Amino acid sequence: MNNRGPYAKGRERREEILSVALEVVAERGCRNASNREIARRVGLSQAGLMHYFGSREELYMAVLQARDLRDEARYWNPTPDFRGILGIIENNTRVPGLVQLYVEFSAEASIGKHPAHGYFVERAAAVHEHFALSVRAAQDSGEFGPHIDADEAADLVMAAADGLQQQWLIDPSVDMISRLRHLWTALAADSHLAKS
Amino acid sequence: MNNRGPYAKGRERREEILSVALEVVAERGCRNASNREIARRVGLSQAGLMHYFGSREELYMAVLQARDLRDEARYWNPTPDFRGILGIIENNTRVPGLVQLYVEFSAEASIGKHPAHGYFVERAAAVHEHFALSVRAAQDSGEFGPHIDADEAADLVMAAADGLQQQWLIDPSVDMISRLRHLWTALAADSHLAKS
DNA sequence: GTCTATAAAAGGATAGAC
DNA sequence: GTCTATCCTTTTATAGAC
Repeated sequence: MNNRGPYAKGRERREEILSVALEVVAERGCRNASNREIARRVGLSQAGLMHYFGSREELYMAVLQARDLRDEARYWNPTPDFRGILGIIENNTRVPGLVQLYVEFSAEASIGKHPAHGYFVERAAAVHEHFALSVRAAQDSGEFGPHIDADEAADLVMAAADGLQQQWLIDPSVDMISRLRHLWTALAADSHLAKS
Repeated sequence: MNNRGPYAKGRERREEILSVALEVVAERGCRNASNREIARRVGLSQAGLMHYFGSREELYMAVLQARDLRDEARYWNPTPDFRGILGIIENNTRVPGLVQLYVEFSAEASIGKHPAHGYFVERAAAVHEHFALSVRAAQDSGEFGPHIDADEAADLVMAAADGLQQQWLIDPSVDMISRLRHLWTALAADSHLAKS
């Protein structure tokens, strides 16, 4: 990634927009955040904003995609594991706007015809893969036993992570990390038991 | 509950509105569902609709509150247990609009100043209590061992249930019931193990 | 209870100048 | 790239007649 070059200004502006969008979403929620307000805080007209992102949906998709890229580099490296999962969740507590956007916008986009629907379908598959790899890594290390379906466990951990973020938005005192740790150890215990 | 009386017509109308709202939300999502469209399908003007529910938020809260009342009678009876939890989730698969509304509207309402924020805070506490009672019932029956914090487990099951509904909205092939069963048995297994 | 009419605002998007 | 100007749509909500 270049920090300078012919397009450096444009890239900086783009990233400023992504970050300000998060601010506004954190304060007013995704439904009530307007492109006008985001543009205003960046010091741009609404039309100016549309130069960078052609639509409200593109803007929010770009915010989430940027997050995924950062997380991929920081937490799925060199290979997915449970520490990475915890790292992502813990980091999320520092960016409430991101969590708000993710939960609210993905819910909005679950309608089939929504412009971001495809994005969320693909993202779910990608996250699932990472989580399943994390489970398999734990099996390789012996933390998890053989009596578990990694894909099933991955869905469960994903669901819990998503649901905990929902709970945390409503009540920020929820301790997502400890809850997730608990789930992980319970799944580990279960995976050592032969099924009847 | 009376099915006739001086206000029977009004109550019927009210319930028709609640049901039509669900239809529209299922098709367009909660963000893009409009009071006008709901009113139109009921055969009412938008102003007519506002006679029953003073605002968009009140309408959606009423829908969810009606659901809670039905579920309370049907699935938490005579006392909360895991079967009830499964029953609710299984029933939800038959009303996608309700799930869409719940996920989307509760996310929108997590912002502190939202008119429905208080409702969701209280609801979360009530659901938590029901889930914790279910865990304790399982402890009494011996399905769960003593080595588990019922409140912690309740949060986890709640989170998984919410997260699974999120996943299910995006991909209806997700089997929420079997995933939830898996979580329950894993927690049960864990609860029989003494902690180090 | 229900309607018509309308307020009043806000939203997203586009055209065209600079 | 950025602005101004504007369009057009849609939304919720209210006032007042019937």
